[in-house]
Amino acid sequence: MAATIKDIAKYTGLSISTISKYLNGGNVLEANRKLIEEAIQTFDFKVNEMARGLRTNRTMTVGVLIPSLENIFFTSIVSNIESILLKEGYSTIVCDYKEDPQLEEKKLQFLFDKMVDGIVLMPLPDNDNLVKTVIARKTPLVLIDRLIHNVDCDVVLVDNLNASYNAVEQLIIRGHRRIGIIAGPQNIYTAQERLKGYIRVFEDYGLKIDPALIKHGDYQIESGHKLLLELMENEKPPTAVYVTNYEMTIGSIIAINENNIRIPDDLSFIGFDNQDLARIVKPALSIVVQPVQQIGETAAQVLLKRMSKDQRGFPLVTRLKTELLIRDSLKKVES
Amino acid sequence: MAATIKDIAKYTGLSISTISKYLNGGNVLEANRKLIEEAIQTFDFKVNEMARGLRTNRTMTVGVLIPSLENIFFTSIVSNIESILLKEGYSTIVCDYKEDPQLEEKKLQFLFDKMVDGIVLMPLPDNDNLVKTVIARKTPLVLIDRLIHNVDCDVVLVDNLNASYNAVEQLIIRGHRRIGIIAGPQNIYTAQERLKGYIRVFEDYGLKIDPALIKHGDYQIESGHKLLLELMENEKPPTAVYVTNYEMTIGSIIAINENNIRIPDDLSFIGFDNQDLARIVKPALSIVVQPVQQIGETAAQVLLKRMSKDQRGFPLVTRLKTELLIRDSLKKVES
DNA sequence: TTCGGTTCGCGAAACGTTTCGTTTTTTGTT
DNA sequence: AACAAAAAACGAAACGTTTCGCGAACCGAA
Repeated sequence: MAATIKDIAKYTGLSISTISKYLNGGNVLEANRKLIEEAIQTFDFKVNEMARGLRTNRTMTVGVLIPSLENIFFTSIVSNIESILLKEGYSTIVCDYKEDPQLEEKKLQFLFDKMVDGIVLMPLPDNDNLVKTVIARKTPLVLIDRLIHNVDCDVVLVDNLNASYNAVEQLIIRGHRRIGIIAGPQNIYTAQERLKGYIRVFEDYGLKIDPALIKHGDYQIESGHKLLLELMENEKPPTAVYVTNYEMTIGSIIAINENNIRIPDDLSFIGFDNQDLARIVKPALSIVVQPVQQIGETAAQVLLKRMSKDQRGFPLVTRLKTELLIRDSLKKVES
Repeated sequence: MAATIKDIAKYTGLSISTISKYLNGGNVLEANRKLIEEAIQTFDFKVNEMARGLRTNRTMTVGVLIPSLENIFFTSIVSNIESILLKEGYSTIVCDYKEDPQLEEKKLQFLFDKMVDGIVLMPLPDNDNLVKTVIARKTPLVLIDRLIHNVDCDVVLVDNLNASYNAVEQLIIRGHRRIGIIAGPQNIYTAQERLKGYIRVFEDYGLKIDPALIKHGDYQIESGHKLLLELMENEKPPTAVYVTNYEMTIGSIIAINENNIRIPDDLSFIGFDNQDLARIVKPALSIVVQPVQQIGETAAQVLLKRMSKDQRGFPLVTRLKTELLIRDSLKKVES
């Protein structure tokens, strides 16, 4: 059905190997080049990637494995990775493991069985061994968003610690001392970092932290809602709150509005991740914006580099900066 | 490096073709079967899908093409499709086309170049020709969520019309007559259907529709926010509002809370898609819930059927029912 | 025991490429 | 015009499977 190299050879009167050479960027007589291109046009010839892969042991396929496909932050990154890789002719197999370590392993195995040329992984914590076995298999691997300790591996991170530091610092500068934080699950790397930033800035300013103002949620809308209310029910409620992911920011906003908490008069507020929210909510929210596009692009580029056998600079740790959008949700208080 | 059929043959003393037969479910002597399985174990043998594909013209890969990877409704469906297909050994290449018709065509072409065995597509409107060309190529295709007219094709839909009908009917039953709707873009199939349901139930009850209460948004948070406020600024504001997707529901909720509109006293409210929201918002929201899991599973199953050359019942139109969760956001009024 | 019918196993060709060593053509120099 | 060197084209083998037609082995019935 579909045209093969043979058809092109026949049409042009050249040999199969010459066509192959052309296809792979080799030199060919000008006249022949034109002829070949003409043939490719008329037959609408496409290289059969499977035949090629059989010879070369490359599939032109990369696997992307993320914790969940139901989280916009993750899928936006995937979207960007995919765009870049597609330009280079790679297809992207996207899998999620629904935050389940067993599934993470299974899906990773699946990707190996499919002989992907490279893998982008957003790993679970406590699964160092898994990552180690991947590395042992020599398949290029780029981690994103979450760091695994004691393992040499290319990784693209966000500087979550300083993201928090800067956000909370802005609150401190404005005189706030009782600052609540709605942090993420304790075993997740990004959540740990975001909390560390909060703690460090307090230390740097020589201020004391009230443990009652630190709340751990599960990164879902519902816990944002619940924890914000818990914070406000404190006998000495915070004058400012910093929420550390998108879903919990939505939850918090809903709680705030429901309870007629006035921003920024009753409470100064800094949220996370989504510019839309910042625009909509009145008064405009201040938020920490992650460089989603850059994360995806960087991960894709590092992976491409490794897949082309370029090992320079290994392991490459890219730490991207967040942006702090200051809007109208912050107020000065006397401290 | 990796073990091949040859290694298994050597180990067992059988011929390559016998091993192949076993691998493809053929009959083999009990003793040999055990021997082969033992060999496969010890070598950790995996069929080379590329070699197999070269012979059989199958890639064991399906393409899923959706408008955007940044929409939870879409990606949840993808997640479910992927789970089912993976069980059957298929990998899923997920692409999005960022709501851009040009890109839709390009990515579809890309999937063809990758010789996927099947495609799940959530198409743009006004692109009937694209779908027709896909069908002409004989690659199994399942459409989801959006119908294309004048084209015979398997499709998995949600009964959006009756979803709206039932939702709005509940409002009418409770005495509401001025019911606002925040509908989607006019050229999107699901949006049209959801609006039709609204219109039909008014007709069936012999009520008149006030065009000022019909607002068209773009399915984004921001337009939900804006349009809800527009509705309420009407000189005769609605007593109830029905919002037709997730993002706009969030936007509306934020607007409602910001403006201290009391639900259900000032306004009865029915939203769309997300159970989380229903739980969080006080009072609990009534919402239309789409059967996301079923959509994905059904699409995957129909596609599997077609990929195994089973053409029974073509074209299969599956129309799934939504669920209407009635909670505390509805109030009776005298009409 | 023999024979027909099944079941199982085998060998070889084929799928569409790439690659490598060799041959042919082109180019440049004298 | 002749020759060497460089460039281009060629032919064949190989990648790891499936498939198909045959032959071998086995079974039960007569």
